[in-house]
Amino acid sequence: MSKFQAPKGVSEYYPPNSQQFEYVRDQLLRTARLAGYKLIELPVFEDTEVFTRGVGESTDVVSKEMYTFEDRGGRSITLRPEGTAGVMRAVIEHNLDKGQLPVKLFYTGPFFRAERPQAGRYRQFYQVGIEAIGFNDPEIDVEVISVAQTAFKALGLKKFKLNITSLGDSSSRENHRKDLVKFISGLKLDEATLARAQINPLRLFDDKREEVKAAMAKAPLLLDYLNKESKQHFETVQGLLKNIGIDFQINPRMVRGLDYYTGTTFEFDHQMLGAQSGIGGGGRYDGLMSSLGGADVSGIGFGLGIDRILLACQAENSLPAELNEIDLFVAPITEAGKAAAFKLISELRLSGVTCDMAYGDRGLKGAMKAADRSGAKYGLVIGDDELATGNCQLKSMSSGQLISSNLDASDLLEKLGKK
RNA sequence: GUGGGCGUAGCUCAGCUGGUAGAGCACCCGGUUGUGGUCCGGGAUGUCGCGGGUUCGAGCCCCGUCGCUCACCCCA
Repeated sequence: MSKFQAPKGVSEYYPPNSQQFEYVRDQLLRTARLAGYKLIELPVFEDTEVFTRGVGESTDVVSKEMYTFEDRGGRSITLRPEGTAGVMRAVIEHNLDKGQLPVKLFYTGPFFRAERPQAGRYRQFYQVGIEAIGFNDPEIDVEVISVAQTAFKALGLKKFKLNITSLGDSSSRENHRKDLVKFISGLKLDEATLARAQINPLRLFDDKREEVKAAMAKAPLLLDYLNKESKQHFETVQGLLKNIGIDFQINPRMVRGLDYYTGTTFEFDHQMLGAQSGIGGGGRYDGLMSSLGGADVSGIGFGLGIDRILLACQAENSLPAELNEIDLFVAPITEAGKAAAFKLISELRLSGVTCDMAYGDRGLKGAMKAADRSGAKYGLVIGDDELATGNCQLKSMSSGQLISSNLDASDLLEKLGKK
């Protein structure tokens, strides 16, 4: 056992698993690009205040899960616990909202929360997210949801569900909160739970304990307090979702953990994961930009958890069996063969062929074994005969069939079907 | 922060009521002096997480400690 271990609770990916991780991330990014979103690449740390003001002081994320430290200039810095606040900081700073709207951005990378790790929950985890800024039409809500849905489908996932609700606008929430607080004050609950209710009474809807669920069964629902405008917006969203064939379930008890959400919010759950079954979620955040000092511009977005989506794909066995397959593996058997092999694979790589070769002096058998282990589609022996005649035999590693070819990059490209 | 489970070979794990370690897979060599997989033969590998205690004797029992893991809270 080595002396050093990775810090507690981080997810690490190395071959062969890292190929699956890479595939999942690339599919998610591809889906965002297909919908016209453009990359935004941001620092993994920000001024702490971006999160305390953006995400909200009362959230668990901010109050007890942030990696915060002082840098050498005495500034308070925090490793990003989520993506949206930082994106909004950049949008404001670079005036990205001053051009044509909506601004459509996607991002990916690691995020950090100092929580107790468990299955599907890590202290460093990976997300792909998108943000559509500057439009508050229901259409854009549906587009964001459908991008997530499309991404899951592209990965072959089936056993997931979409939950949606609406948090309404601030006046709807204010009215509901008054009644909810009154209702909760009539309940017999333990001190810790009441303390949570003080911070955000909505949290009690999310409690997994049966006694709390029972107590909350008759609690007033925010969905019943939506004013006309909010209600109309939410109904349009539902209609559009049905129209494009996206199944969903309205869940008025769904609670999101970040304070900036307003209006439409949603969550995707996967049925085959453990306690941490949320594979992605998001919603509208119409007050976030202004709370960070920007213009009063609305927005909506989501974050998808790559780690959890990978676990879901593995549970459903939905990933392709072969990933990053090697096209050609060269087995040189003499010194001259090695030199020729080097030259050949560098030429083929330039033409986009994935290729590798055997190193060392383990003989032909060893080199062929290496070809086999590499998972390559084709093998190619280069020895004195090949160099003398200029002919070689391309071998299909699956069927064993030998294909004659000239020993040059151009002819091999053709035989490999890469031309 | 709270609770449960688990730490034995590179990996997955077995190891009886205590008698100083094993399997499968993987790896290496050979059977095969120009073609891998299958098959056959051979081979290397362990401070049994760490520290202490009980015992003639501890992988196994007791105490402590560290780590991992699952769950609560919360979230991707």
